Amino acid sequence: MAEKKSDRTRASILAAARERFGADGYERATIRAIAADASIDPAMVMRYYGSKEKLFAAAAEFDVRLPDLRDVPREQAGEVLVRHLIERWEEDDTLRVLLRTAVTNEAAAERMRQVFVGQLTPAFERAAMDEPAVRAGLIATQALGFALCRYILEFEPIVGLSTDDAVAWLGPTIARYLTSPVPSAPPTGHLTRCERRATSPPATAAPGAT
Amino acid sequence: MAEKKSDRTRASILAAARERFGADGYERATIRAIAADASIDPAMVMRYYGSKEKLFAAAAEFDVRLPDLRDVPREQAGEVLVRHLIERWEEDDTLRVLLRTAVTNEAAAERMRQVFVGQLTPAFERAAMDEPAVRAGLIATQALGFALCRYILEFEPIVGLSTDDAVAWLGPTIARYLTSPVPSAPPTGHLTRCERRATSPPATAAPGAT
DNA sequence: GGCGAAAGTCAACAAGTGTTGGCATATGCT
DNA sequence: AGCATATGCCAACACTTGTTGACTTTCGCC
Repeated sequence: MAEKKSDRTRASILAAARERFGADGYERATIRAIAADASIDPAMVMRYYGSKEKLFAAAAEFDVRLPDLRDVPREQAGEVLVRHLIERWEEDDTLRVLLRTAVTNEAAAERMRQVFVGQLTPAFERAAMDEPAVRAGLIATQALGFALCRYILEFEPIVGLSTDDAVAWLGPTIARYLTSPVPSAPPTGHLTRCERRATSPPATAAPGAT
Repeated sequence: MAEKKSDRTRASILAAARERFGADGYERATIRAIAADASIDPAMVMRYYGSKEKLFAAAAEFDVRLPDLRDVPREQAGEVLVRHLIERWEEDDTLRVLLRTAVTNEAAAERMRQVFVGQLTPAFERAAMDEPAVRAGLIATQALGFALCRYILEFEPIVGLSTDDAVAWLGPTIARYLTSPVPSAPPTGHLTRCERRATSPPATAAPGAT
């Protein structure tokens, strides 16, 4: 066996850690509780991961694995992106760990920034969009807000949505953040930003209506 | 004078508590730190508020004070609502306290639900909308996601937006959640939404399944 | 003034935290 | 076999947490 015995407990510690961090957040997830979940002594956790912080760092390793948006036609890009994000969220609880912890833990917040701004922005740059950072940020607001309400705060109307419903509702929003021209207020600001909105970037149509 | 001396310290405790809870979250905000900020003894906090939980409950008292949407024409409702929410957020740090704590504290989460689902939904019912709860939930996702990225996670592109920029970007989103007819069909198929995740997204290869 | 209550201080408790070192056991190698 | 090493458990440490009770000061009022 190339598999050592320690690798199994190492992995079970990590699994228990993910669950606890995801359920309780960083501070309330204690080493002792994690160890108990893994049916092991707390000292083992230290032996394998050195400290609580390092254990957390290992448990919060994550990659969004974005699809290449150049491959899909522009009108579908929003929907494809939303579906990818939601499904990614559903399949990997690491994101929930990150979301729960990022609110009080600076390291987790930094990783969140790396993922949602640092990985999205260059993807939009490659697709030759203007203001890629702002668009990435806006999409992050909608995606993270959805996840927050669905998985963490558990707002009933949002928890009750099927994946397809969610995609149908959020798709046009993401699409607009992706493709809409920048609304009136200029970044340099030498124009009055009291300029009210020109109100409508291209009207958002019902999903699938193209 | 009807004003007792104790009221002042009582208030200063509350102010310090709000700041600490908002900056550190529930667990990391210690009674001792709060007391130090208010320049008093930790025992005073207990004397005045009984326990940490009760102090938190007092610090997280909040009301969104929604505008009556029946007063504004439908096309402007989204923008009015967004502007109100953002400004409300900017002026009162209680919301930040709630957001930071709701992620790990069940009592705070419950209050969040009361505010964002419990107060928004009836407002939409009064305005005679269909699916008021879902619309309220969706609006909460965008509003909370924006606040999360702007005030807690501090995504640079979002922090950099002016209030007017933010309203211009988010306005149409909220407006659509407010007024758009309920979307029904998944993108390229015409399946009912009772279909769970059995449906696979069209062109992009779906992993697993079968 | 004096007196009672309010306001504030101090030290301590009991419980829980991350973390450490010592000691037992199993495991693999020759 | 025997030995070295990996693996695991136990008890304890130093520290922080919320919370409590006894003690001292300050204040308002007769």
